[in-house]
Amino acid sequence: MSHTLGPRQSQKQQTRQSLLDAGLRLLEHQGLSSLGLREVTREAGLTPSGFYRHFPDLPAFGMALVEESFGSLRTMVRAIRSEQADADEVIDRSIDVVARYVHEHRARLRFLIRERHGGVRPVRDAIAARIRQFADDLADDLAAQPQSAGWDQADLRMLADLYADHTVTTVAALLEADGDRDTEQRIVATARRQLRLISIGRRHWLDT
Amino acid sequence: MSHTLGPRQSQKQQTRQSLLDAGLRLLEHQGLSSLGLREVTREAGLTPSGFYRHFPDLPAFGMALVEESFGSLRTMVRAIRSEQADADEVIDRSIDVVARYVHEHRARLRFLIRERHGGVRPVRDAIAARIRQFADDLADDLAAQPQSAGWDQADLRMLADLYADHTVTTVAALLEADGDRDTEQRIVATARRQLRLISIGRRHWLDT
DNA sequence: TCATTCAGTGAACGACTGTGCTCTGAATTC
DNA sequence: GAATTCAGAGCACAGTCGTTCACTGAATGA
Repeated sequence: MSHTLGPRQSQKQQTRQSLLDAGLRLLEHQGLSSLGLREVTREAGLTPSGFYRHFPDLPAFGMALVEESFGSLRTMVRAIRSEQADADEVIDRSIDVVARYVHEHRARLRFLIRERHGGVRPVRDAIAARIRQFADDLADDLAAQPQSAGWDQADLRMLADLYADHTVTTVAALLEADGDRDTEQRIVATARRQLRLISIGRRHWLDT
Repeated sequence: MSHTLGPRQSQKQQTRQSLLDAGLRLLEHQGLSSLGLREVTREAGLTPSGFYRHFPDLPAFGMALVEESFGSLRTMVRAIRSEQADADEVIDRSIDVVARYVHEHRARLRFLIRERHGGVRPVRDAIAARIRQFADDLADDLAAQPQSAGWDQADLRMLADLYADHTVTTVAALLEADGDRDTEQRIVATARRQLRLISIGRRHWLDT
């Protein structure tokens, strides 16, 4: 399996990537359903017909963008999952991870947040499936924690959904801040306190 | 002010409304930025050029859709605001209001949820402003409740944001259920318990 | 070395778009 | 009742779109 791609294959992959990058660049300011094939190839600097060497049509291109976008986010998801305990310090670090990724992967996150409820059904479904997977994993992580003793499975899932949705909402809010540091700081501070309140609710959930 | 519109004015308003309705109908399955002028007039059953008698261009039409959509939602917002205490029964009734509105105003809510992070900046801003207003009002309501004694203003605002975001997330999830009663019931049940957990967190917020 | 593969080009097509213009006929105004 | 207004129809325009197809020339494999 140590096959180094020849110049032809590697050039092809590079062009494919430049199409995806061009797409994400354009999608920062518009919806996927209004993205044109010619528009993408123009931005990527190749001929309209060249597009078909890489994707059968635009819907397939959209799905490829979902793959591409989630691909480079895997490390963020892992970082967040590994830190879901309820100590305040852990909350702070989780939010920091999110805030950092919003800066480093702005275009990808904007695309996912936008198309999560966007006009293209298969894309919506693919994004929903990934987020559900994230919440599933989170539920497992929570179940393994000592403070979850006595919790039934449905309630753990409920809590995992709350965490997952809160993360998504925070990402969306940070994107809407559009780089304004003050606004971002306000959002981060609010998100921290919200997570803290949720932690308190969690701690007293079984009190009756 | 008891002026009954003449047949001409009332006919005009009726046509305008049929344009808005046609737009919302089309937008259940696509994004605003891909909506065409001819497409709307075709759906509404009038000539493309007739469009200009009612709106200067498509962006203005989009903004009018935001107004239209929020207009008929005012009663929902009021119903939710008036019920934000933390008794379980009140939580149940709030969620019921939301679930009912998702059925009664599906097209309008879908439009708002979709375009909240959609590709048209002015529309996004207008929707954000309305939701912010909702959270502002909610913060005032919360401040007036006895259980908010000792809370500082920023934390009340934080809690109001959490409630508001949770409502939006729940609406979005219900829309994605696409009318499937079982899925809807699962979402409603989860949302209820999440609100309950938040209420518990609220009750113990000042414990230290 | 020579035949084959294939990523990318460039021209052409039919369909569709937003917008401007003139026209019509019913509601309005005097 | 005559003059005016104006919502909507109908047509024309220039431009863009997605897709097709024959092509070129460099990488590939025998």
